[in-house]
Amino acid sequence: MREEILAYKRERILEEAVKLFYERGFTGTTLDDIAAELGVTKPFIYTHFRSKVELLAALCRPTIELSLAAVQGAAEGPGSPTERLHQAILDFTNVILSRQANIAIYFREEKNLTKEALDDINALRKQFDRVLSLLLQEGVATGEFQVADVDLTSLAIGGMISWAYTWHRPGGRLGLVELSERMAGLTLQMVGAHRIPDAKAA
Amino acid sequence: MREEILAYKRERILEEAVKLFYERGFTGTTLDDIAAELGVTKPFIYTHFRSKVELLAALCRPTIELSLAAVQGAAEGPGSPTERLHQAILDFTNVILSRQANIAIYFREEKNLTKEALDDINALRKQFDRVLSLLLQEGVATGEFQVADVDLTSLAIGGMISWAYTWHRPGGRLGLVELSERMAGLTLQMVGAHRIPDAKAA
DNA sequence: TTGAAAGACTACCACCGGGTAGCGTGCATT
DNA sequence: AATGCACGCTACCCGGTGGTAGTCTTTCAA
Repeated sequence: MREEILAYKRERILEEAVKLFYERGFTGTTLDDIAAELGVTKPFIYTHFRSKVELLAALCRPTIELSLAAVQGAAEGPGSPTERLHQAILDFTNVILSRQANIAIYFREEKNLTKEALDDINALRKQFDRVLSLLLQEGVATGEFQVADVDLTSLAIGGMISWAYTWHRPGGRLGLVELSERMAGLTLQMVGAHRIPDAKAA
Repeated sequence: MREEILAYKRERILEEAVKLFYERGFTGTTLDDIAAELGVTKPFIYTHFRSKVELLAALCRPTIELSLAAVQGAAEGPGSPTERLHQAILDFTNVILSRQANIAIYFREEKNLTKEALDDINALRKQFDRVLSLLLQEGVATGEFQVADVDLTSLAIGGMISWAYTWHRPGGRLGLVELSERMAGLTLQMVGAHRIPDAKAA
């Protein structure tokens, strides 16, 4: 119970930090700003985080983990490579858009992370690319996909989706589900997958 | 002649600023750092730029202009929509990769620009998307492309290519021309363009 | 040879912001 | 009621950095 309250406070700090870092940038936001927004003072934050950059790492890493988990989960799931790629993009796009601020902060403020945190996250990203490449490779093997260079195509797909953090505005023309679905469609078309029956589309 | 020397000094300052901002980030780089790297002192920089953020704007804007010019030039050029899109991606990719550091700095440090500079650049980016959308629309009209949503596809393409600033390493597996060509290939496949004869490939 | 102006440097300031030491306060337990 | 402890706050420090004032040097024209 005491533990839960502690965790809740941590969460609230992160929440507000994400908001402000997103709007004003990492160096453009002071710890006093965050504290003020929370109705507390700076030392309060220091009882939960050792430093400002630790705060940054704490709001970046889990989001990258989620991205990896999305693609990995779908890749290891059931179905043909086409179906699994479809699902992977759906889930990945959802992570990117639902954690848009965290993603933006990570890519913008990468340089402010400690070397350790950066290496740590980079390992996750490497794995992300590997998983995606392997899935593409599978599809090539079954003849479902036509791609000349699976590694490059992984990067291209990853970029195309990740980039959505740049332009997506919640409440825009397309909702989260439509957007995910269309991105998946573009992806499948890019890898030369034939349109699948897809009997159970949402 | 005096003018040319002035312009050269400006150029050298920008060059070194790009290098350091790229490696250490905008706030992570001091004006003293830049001056030291040039073998001069801080006030020297101030005779050429009014402030640190003006320096930032001066190294971002021209690169975005180049990106727009690349796509616009190809879009207005001769040939079928397929050929023009092909050329547009080639040229755009070249800008992104040859100005990799500038692009990275722009996306990372956007928040540090003044509102005026930001609005200015955003107008260019809007135009970029519009030009690309129109080109796709043309291809759809001729039946060369199969895309359901030209605006979304423009964003997807723009993202896929821009993202290359993230992972491209000069001297990597693929050279600049191969990379551009493959990105163009992926793009055409994504828009459902049929492979073109392409008699005069480099 | 001299004077003046351009251009760059030395030296400095003022402020800001991350981080910390130590104090008060209220709640829970006895 | 007394006691102690968890918790958050006030107040402060100090280093770094953008930006500037005023001086020195070098060059060029008269």
